[in-house]
Amino acid sequence: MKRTRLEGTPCPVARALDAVGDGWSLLIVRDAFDGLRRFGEFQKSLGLAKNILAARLRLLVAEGVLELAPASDGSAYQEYVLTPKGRGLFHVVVGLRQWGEDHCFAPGEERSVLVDLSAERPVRRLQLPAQDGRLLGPDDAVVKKAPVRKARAKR
Amino acid sequence: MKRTRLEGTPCPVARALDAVGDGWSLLIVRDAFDGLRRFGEFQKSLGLAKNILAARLRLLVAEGVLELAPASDGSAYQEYVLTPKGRGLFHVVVGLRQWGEDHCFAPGEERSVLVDLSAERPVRRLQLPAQDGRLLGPDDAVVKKAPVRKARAKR
DNA sequence: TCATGTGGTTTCGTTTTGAAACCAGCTCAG
DNA sequence: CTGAGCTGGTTTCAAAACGAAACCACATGA
Repeated sequence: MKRTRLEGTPCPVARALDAVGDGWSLLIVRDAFDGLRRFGEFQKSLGLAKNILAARLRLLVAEGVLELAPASDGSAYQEYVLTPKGRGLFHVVVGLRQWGEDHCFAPGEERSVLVDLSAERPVRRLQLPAQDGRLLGPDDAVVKKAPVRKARAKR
Repeated sequence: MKRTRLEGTPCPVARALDAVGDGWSLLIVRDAFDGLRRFGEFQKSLGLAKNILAARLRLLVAEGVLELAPASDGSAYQEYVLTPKGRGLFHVVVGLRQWGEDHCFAPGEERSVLVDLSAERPVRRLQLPAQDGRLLGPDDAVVKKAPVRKARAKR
């Protein structure tokens, strides 16, 4: 059977994972944040088979996460660049990074680090503020089911 | 061939995705945040085949994201509960949720929403602060390679 | 005690992944 | 302008993962 798709779900998490939840996609996006743009750059960085990379890039373009642009170096080739939708994944990638730092390294093991470009110092932790500014953790928030919205009750 | 594993990489994002990047895992974690604990609850919520669910749960337990606990209702069954490592995925799940809200719904389409439990109001956006408190976006931060560690700096 | 619910495992067909070979269009040295 | 090598793929084929359904053991509860 085909890979299960969760198109109808009202859960934004499921929809997000449906779009970019296949493991390679977010790594491609991570590399795109790091400035990679060309097919060959992604392939070298990720070390995955070219057919898979081609399929993933096609998918990400179809999703609107990446878009094809003429090469910036004047050659006749093309580049894959993040769209605004793709750049929106920034916090997701950072979240994965911070979790990986916390839980996936042996003590003392070397790792790359995310630094604030203008100050050259590491960034702080992601924060989830409530309306009043308090920072929320896993036990402070719950998902509320989608309100069964009648026609145009927005606002 | 085997599914490619990125064990040696110094990139925390890759390690994180290696652990929970298979699509179902983060949905299971999402459901665990929502209070689901039993095999049958996950299966009903996600609608995936039982063999797949069993394999994923085994994996997540092996990774230390979930752990088995005796059922809280006194029966002889067991429950899957988030470990601290698993709860650490909170910001990742929230990040996916907010991205999904922003980019994966048609305007006006109903969606579930994450609310601050104590105030019953929706949470704000995730934020990534720099050391000085400024909030950083995709263009304000850059990954710095792991420091090349000399010979026996391994402690 | 026997029917049912829970939490799986097994089996088997389909889909996806991955490696390698292949190939077409571009680029560049000569 | 020409041929060698690069870039960015596609094709082919085997191995692995996924998914549905059947099966099964133990717990529960009427």
